[in-house]
Amino acid sequence: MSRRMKIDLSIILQKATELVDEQGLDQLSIGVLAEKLEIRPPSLYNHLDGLNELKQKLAIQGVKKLNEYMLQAAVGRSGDDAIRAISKAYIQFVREHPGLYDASTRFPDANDQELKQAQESIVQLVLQVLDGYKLQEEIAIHIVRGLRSILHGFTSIEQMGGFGMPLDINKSFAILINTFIEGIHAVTINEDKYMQMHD
Amino acid sequence: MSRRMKIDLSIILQKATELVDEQGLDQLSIGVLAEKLEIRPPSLYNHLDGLNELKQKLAIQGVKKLNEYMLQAAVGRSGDDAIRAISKAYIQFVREHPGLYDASTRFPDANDQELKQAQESIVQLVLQVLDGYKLQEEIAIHIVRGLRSILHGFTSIEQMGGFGMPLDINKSFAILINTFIEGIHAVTINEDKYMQMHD
DNA sequence: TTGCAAAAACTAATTCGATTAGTTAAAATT
DNA sequence: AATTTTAACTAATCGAATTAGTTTTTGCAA
Repeated sequence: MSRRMKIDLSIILQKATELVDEQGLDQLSIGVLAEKLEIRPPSLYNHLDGLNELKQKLAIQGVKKLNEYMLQAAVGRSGDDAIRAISKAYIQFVREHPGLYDASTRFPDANDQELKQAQESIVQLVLQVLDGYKLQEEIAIHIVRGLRSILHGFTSIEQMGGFGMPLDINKSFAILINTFIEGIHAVTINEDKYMQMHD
Repeated sequence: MSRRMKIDLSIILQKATELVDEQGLDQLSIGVLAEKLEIRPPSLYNHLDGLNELKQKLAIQGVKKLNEYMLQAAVGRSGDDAIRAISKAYIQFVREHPGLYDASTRFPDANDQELKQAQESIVQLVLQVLDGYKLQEEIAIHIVRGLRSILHGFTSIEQMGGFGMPLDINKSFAILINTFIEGIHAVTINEDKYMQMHD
């Protein structure tokens, strides 16, 4: 950072993103971020309200970027193919931006409208992808929840180093997605059974 | 806490568990825990090395307790029935002990032997449950990873309040587990296809 | 029972990070 | 050129974790 290069919110977010992706979300502090930007910690308060606001903005950025990845992957595809593509995009995003992804799942304020809207966009995207299966609306939403659980669960466990055994992780992922797709087919074939399902 | 009741590590962990389950893992601090125990913060250092060690011990307790829940659920069952049972036990544990579960996924030291062993126990339990399907060892491990992803993903998203739409969450869970079970059946029928699967 | 060693509490002090207050320098606008 | 705004700074405060050093309590053995 040369001294004349003026700092604004987007630069701050960019540096913060680098920081969390390289060092982990828990290493993000006003102090280290200020150091990266070559300013004193209090100077950051001219741009944002504090650490919590920064984390909130990171979360929003993360969700939006994840949405972009998935959207890119989905264009021009449909059906099983589209599901595989958005799933791959999801895991790719988390691998490239582990800290940002983490931020997007651990935010200070869950009621933030901008955040909620960004999250909703992803749900809508997946619903669109599922449109081709001609499922009942309710069933489609259950399926979205299922896919989201799979994607979040798998990537989170991978990030925390939770898959201990020495066995190809990408293969595990491919199998998981494909078994889930089989599951969707089973649902389309026997939708009523699933409509009546309960614990 | 009456004053004569001596504090030991198990009491500390018990109180810490109550605290995180009620207030969330991030609210756990030496200060509030000491207050709950009616001692001064530094006194806790007579029993443990600091906040990180406490969190590590909570993580271990959490994994062990989760294992117990799943084990209880699994006894006397097999096949699809057993998978449904351990899945239900998993989500039940997370709902009853959200903070402890959180602790068991965000620990200071991933290399801790006791922690690793406790985690491994759960993997072994699920592998045992899958034994009845007569899958190849490798495939079985991929399936374990898949189920773990589903369970961790679903419960995490539920805990973070991530399922926005007003639609029965238990039904979503039941459908998810059952579609996954359908997937396992598909794998047993066509194991070779899945063995060769890749991204 | 008394006396002492160990355990477990305490107070006081340090450190570190976030934040606030108040000030100054730089830059952009009139 | 004067003024207003922006964005930096220093100094100070606050809160939480931790360390050092001391005292109290407790359990056990002479």
